[in-house]
Order: sequence, then structure tokens, then C-alpha cells
Amino acid sequence: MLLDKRTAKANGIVQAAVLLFGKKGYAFTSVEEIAAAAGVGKSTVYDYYKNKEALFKAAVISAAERKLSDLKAITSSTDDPLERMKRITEMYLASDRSECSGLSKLFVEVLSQTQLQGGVFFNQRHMIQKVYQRMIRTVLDLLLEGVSMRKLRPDIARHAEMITINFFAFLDGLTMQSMIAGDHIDMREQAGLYLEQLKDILLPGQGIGT
Amino acid sequence: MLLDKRTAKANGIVQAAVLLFGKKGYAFTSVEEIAAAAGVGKSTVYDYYKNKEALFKAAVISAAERKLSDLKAITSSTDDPLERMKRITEMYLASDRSECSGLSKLFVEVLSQTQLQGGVFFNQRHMIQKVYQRMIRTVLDLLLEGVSMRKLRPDIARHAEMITINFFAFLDGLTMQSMIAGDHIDMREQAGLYLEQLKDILLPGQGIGT
Amino acid sequence: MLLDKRTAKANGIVQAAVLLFGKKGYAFTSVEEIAAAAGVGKSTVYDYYKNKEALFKAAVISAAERKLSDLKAITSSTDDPLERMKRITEMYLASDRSECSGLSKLFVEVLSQTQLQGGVFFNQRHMIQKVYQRMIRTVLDLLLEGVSMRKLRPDIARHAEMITINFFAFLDGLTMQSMIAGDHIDMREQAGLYLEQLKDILLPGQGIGT
Amino acid sequence: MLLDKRTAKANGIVQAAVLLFGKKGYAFTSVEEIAAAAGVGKSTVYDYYKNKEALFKAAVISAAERKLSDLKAITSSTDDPLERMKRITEMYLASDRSECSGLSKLFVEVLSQTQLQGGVFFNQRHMIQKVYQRMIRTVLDLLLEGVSMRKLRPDIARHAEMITINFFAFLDGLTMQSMIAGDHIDMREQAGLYLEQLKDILLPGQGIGT
DNA sequence: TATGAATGAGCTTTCATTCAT
DNA sequence: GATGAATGAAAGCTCATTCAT
Repeated sequence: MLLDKRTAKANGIVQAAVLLFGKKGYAFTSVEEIAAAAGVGKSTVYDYYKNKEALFKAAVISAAERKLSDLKAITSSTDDPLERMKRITEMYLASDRSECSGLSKLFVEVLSQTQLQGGVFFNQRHMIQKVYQRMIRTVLDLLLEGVSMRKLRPDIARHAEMITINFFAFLDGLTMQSMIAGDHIDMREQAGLYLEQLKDILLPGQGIGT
Repeated sequence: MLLDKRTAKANGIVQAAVLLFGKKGYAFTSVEEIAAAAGVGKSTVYDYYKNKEALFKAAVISAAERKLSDLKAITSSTDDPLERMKRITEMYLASDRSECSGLSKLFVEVLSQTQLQGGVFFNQRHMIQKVYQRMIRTVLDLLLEGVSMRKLRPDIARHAEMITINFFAFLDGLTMQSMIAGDHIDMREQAGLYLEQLKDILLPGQGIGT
Repeated sequence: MLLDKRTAKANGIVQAAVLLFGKKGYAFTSVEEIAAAAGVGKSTVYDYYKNKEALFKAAVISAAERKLSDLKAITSSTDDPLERMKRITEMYLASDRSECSGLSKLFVEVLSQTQLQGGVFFNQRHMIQKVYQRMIRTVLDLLLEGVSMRKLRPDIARHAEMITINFFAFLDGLTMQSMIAGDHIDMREQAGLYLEQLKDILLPGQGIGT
Repeated sequence: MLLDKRTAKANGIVQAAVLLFGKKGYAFTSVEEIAAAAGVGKSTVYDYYKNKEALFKAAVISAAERKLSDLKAITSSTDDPLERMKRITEMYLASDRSECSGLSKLFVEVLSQTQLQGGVFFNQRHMIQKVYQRMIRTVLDLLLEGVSMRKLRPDIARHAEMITINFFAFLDGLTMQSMIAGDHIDMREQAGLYLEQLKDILLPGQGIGT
């Protein structure tokens, strides 16, 4: 009971943090703002998290976990491998638009804090890597499963990890493009083009060798 | 003569700014540091740039211009469209490794400042868009030239811009992946895989319709 | 019965306070620390003591009372006035070394809080004076008793208070010296030298006039 | 010229710090107060001293140096060893009363910060020891010089350091007594008594053996 | 013209104290 | 009766920016 209450409050703070860190970035977000957004006093935040950095890490982990679970939810929504990839793509594109989630923006912030000297994750990228690898693993498994179900070409098994990484690289990159270009580019079309290429590689009875 | 001197000094400051903003990010870099790195006094920076924001913008523009000119240099180094794409790719991967340039890191910072409320480029993404579009235009032209030289499939002309955007999206995304994953992934291999796919689309006598 | 329980808990808190205030000083000791050390909740402390100041005062009084009772214990341990002085001296030196008591350090803290504007005892030194005077009175009586027992020179009676005050001054000062000098000085030897001088004054058949 | 100006300002800040740290103690004095007292802005203090601790150390050193130079000044004011001791004593008593100098109070603060866990000088007492040893050395030399001038008993040479340390212990202790007792004790009389005892030890042709 | 000296706004963090449970 | 959760005030410190020289 008591623990639940505590957890609930901690969650509230973290959710506010996810939103604000995503919206304004680590440096431009003050702890006081987060506290206000969470509807608690400034120092209450410090009762739950050692300091701003710890709160940021918690926020990032929380957001990443949610994204990961979304990813897994998709896996169980359909059997078709390509349909799965498509839905993952759509999730990515959607999460970008919906202001409330703020996941992608937060992701850029994580990237910053991983790269920059003095950044929260500088020299601590293993924390981020772990989450990232789990995401890759999820899609990678999806591909391998497609192969074993004979829905995908058997010879991609060897390259499955590379394909997955490229897939995420493209999604991240496209997200970034849209951040800059705004409505100038049609993300859905762009992603469609990429998925077409993917189909050529993944589906049997197509591609070079046939 | 005098103007040249002024320009030279302004350049020195901007170069220092590019380096430091790339290394430590906007928020974690102080004007004083930049001044020191440029070998000038703190307030001299303000003689040349209205404020920190203006300096950041100038630094970003400068770095982008250099990258753009690198891009164009590649175009004139060979005729073969695919070889050009390959060299562009290599340039991207290289610029990431070489600490001195710091372009990629700076690019992430730009992304942050474009997205984040309170960021330098928030609601001013047109500045960034302009540069970006010039880069896209450059590669786009390269593709169209390939078509008109009959080295590329004629039917890609319609999709050339989308292909280009996807190309950049992939490159940016891959760069980000490597920022997080570090040596865990082999960027060259990953890029190679992508270029193979590109070849399938771009080169005549290959692909679906054959 | 109930009152006893209450008193016992109050004592526990005060003892913890004596220890911590002595070790870390008033300003650097938080109420929470004291509560934790006493094994009670933070707000329980406030049930027993109005605020941090009141707790500090109680701690100081408690420690002083204990020292005073130690002093009186010595008086009853031997009849010889000089031996008594010697044992008092030893008690002082010992109490300094034994970390657990922390009395001397606490005494320095009291001194601070008496002197400093904003200090707990600022403009309330009468509280401290009272305790101090009782200590002086104890040793003073000891001297007078020595005179009336004809073990000490009769003419010191007039100066007995001054001698006592100087005695305490020396003991306090020596304690401070050792706090700073650490092992560089041999407190026992230093005290021995002082006691020799005291002997010259106090014992009959010695000194100038004889 | 410029350096002098800087030094002058630094001095002003330190003097304000000596006063306030002496009056209100380290913990109860805010940097802002010191800045205000010195007539400068808050952050100017940080231009001259790295942080509050560094400022405190500088203040202590400054005050100690002044006291030391006062001590040496006394040495050159008369030849007579006992008169010198007397004047040193008077200086101690005087410095205590004059609120402006605040040296003694500051000294108590130093003691606190040396003893207390978390104190500025905790585990750094060597800084304080050095100053203290120079003060002891000065008086010690004074005694030895008295011996070599045949104004003091030759056999005290062996004990000169112990005598000096006891002398300072007494002076410090007496100062503390007066801090607590206020006007209840006559420091001049108390010191007079001690100096009488000293005379018995130091002067030839007096003492036990005669 | 170029500079370092100066500053105040604003941030992170701590802690004595209160109050609902 | 005892407690931990909550808080606001206040402190140390940084830094973009201005200004006199």
C-alpha cells in the first residue's frame, strides 16, 4: 500500500520529467519546473531522486521501457514479418508527431548527453546501449522467426542483425529529417520507399538470385 | 585590408566555437571558453557576435558550409554516380570518427536546438532547412545527372528526391547508431549493405522489372 | 512509568545529539541524522524538543552535567588536594582523547555558539556561565578545603578563585593546543609542568616568602 | 598597477571576510553578506576566490599573519624578556575586546573547523599548525635570547618550548574563559597571576633552589 | 579596438519544520 | 504516540552580458 503510493508519486514525477526533458532538453529544464508539472514541491523531487541527473536517467529508462513494450506489443499483433516491420515503422512515425509522448525528442536529448563532454551519459553509454540492444534484439528475433516460418528468405539469417541495425538507423534518421524538414517531407512515403526495398531483400522469390 | 583582419578574427572565433559547441554542446560551452580557445578576450567575442546565440548560429552555418563544399568536392572527383554515393558515405563515416571536425556531434546539437523549446533554432528551423536542402539538392542533382548520362535507371528520376532524402536519413541515422553503439557495430559494413540495396534500385538491368 | 519511558527516549535522543553535535558541530549536523542515530523518526525529535536549538541546549546541558559529576567523583576519590588537581587534569586530557565522549569538541562548539551572532547561545551565555561556575566552585571548594585541612598554604585562600579560573583556563587552552597540534605536543608533559608550578604556589614551605 | 588594484580588491574582500567569519562564524556567514560588506557583487567574490572555503582559508591566513606581525612588533619594542611576555599578554587580551579585529573569535572558528567532521580545516590542520608553530617559534626565540643575554635562568633553555606552549595554552584558555564569563572575571588580574608564576620560573636568583 | 573586471539572474541542492496518517 | 512525506526558504555557485579603460 505505502510502497504503491510512493511508486505512484515517483511515476508522476518521472512522467513530468519525460515530458519536460523531451520538450526543453536537460539543460533548459529546471527541477523546479518538473516539480511544478508533477504537482509537488521542489524538494519532494529530491526525496525521490538523488539529483537532476538521476531523475534524467530514470526518465530516459522509463521512456525507453515504454517504447520497448510498445515494440513487443506490435510483435504479438500479427504474424506476418513484413506487416510487423510496417507497424513498427508506423509506430515510430506516430510517436514522433504525438507531442505528449515526446519520446523521439527525448531520444535526441539522450544522444546529446551521450556524446557531449559533461553530458549525463558521457562515458556511461552502456546504460543506453543496453536498452538499444534489447530493441534490436526484439526486431532481430522477429526476422529470424520469419525465416524459420519460411516467410522470409533463408539466406538473410546471416545478415539479420545488420539488416535490423540498418532498419533502426533509417527510422532514427528519418525521424531526424522530419524534425528539421517538418512538413516538407512526407515521412510515410519515405518510409514506404524504404520498406519496398526491404521487401526485395527479405521476401523469397524476389531479388537478384531468382 | 582592415576588413580582412576583422574577418580573420571572426573566423578564428567561429572555428573555436565549432569545435567547442561540437565537443560540449551549446549549454555546456561557455563564451569564455570559446574566447580562450580562440585566443581573444571574453568581450571581444561580443564585438563580433551579438550574443551566444548568434555565435552558435554562425558556427553552425560555417560548419555546414564546409560540409557542403566537401560534398561538392566529391561530386567533381569522379563521374560514376554510385562511386560518388560511396564516397559521400565514406565522408560521412569519416567525419564522424575524426574528432577534430566534430561536425556530426555539432549536428546532433543543432537537432536539439531545433527541437527544444528555448533552443537556439526553435521556431527558426528555416535556417537549418536551407542548408539541408542545399545538401539534398547536391545529391539529387548527382542522381539526375546519372540518369541523363544513362548510367542510372531512367525511372528513378521521379523518385530521385525521395531516394536522396532516404539516403541522408540513413546516413544520419547510422551516425547516431554509431554514437551510441560505439565499436559494437561496423559502420562500414552497415553502409555497404545499404549501398548494395541502393545499387539494386539505381542501376539499370537490375531490380524487379528485369 | 509512562514518564520514565518518555524520559528514556528523550535521553536517547540527547545522547545521540551530544555525540553528533560534538563530532560534526551544530551547523553540520542535521536533525535527521540525530533522529537516525537515536533510532527514532525525524518528527519524534520534535515531539521531545521544540526545535534544533532546544535540542542543542539540552545536549550541552546533559554533557556538562556529566562532566560536572565526573569532577565531583574525583573529589571523593582522594583527600590530597594536589592529587585531586592532578586527577582532574588527567580527566581533562583523557576526555579529549576518547572519541566517544566528544565533550571537549562539543565544548568548542558551545564556545562558537556563544560568541557568534546568530549562534544558539549568543546573548544567552548565562546558561553556560551557570554550569561553568559550578565547575569552578567545585574546584574552588577543593582548594579551600585543602587550606582548612592545612594541607595548602593559608594565604592562597584569598586568591583561590583566581587560581581556579587560571587552572581551568590552562586546561581548556591546552586542550585547544592539542586539537591543533595533534601529537606534536605531549599534553601530559605540558600539564605536568603546569602542575609543578601550581605546587610551588599551593604547598606550604615553598615559594617566595618562606 | 593593475596587479595592485586586484590585490587591493582582494584584500578588501578578505578583510570583510575576516570580520564576518569572526562575528558570525563560517556556517552562518553567507558569501553574499561578505560581498555586500566588501561593497562588491556576489560573483565578484568568486572571481577572486574559488569558493567559500578558499575565502575562509585566505581570511584565516590573513588574520593569522597580522597577528604574527603584531607579535614580532612587540619583540622589537623592548629588550626585557618578561616585559615582552607581558606585552604579548596584553596584546592577546586587547585583541579580544576590540570588536573590529575579531581575531580571537575567528580563532575559535578555526578551531571548530579543524575539529569538526566536514569542517573546512578537517584533516588539513597542517595549514593551521604551520602558522601556530611560527608564533610559538617567535616566543621561544624570545626566551632563548633572554637566556643568552643572561636575563633569564640558564636552565630553562631545555624547557623553553614547553614553557612557550603552556604560555599560549594559558592565553588561549583565558581568552575562552572571558568569552564565556564576560565581565565576571578580570582577565588582567588573571593574567597577572600567571605572569607572576612565570617570573618565578624564568628569572634567575629566584625559585626553589635559592 | 580589445579587454578583463564586475554583476545579477537563475540554477541545483539541503534542511528545519509541519502535518496527515 | 510516532512517523515519513512534503515543502519553501536560503545557500553556493555559474555564466551571459555590460562597461570603463
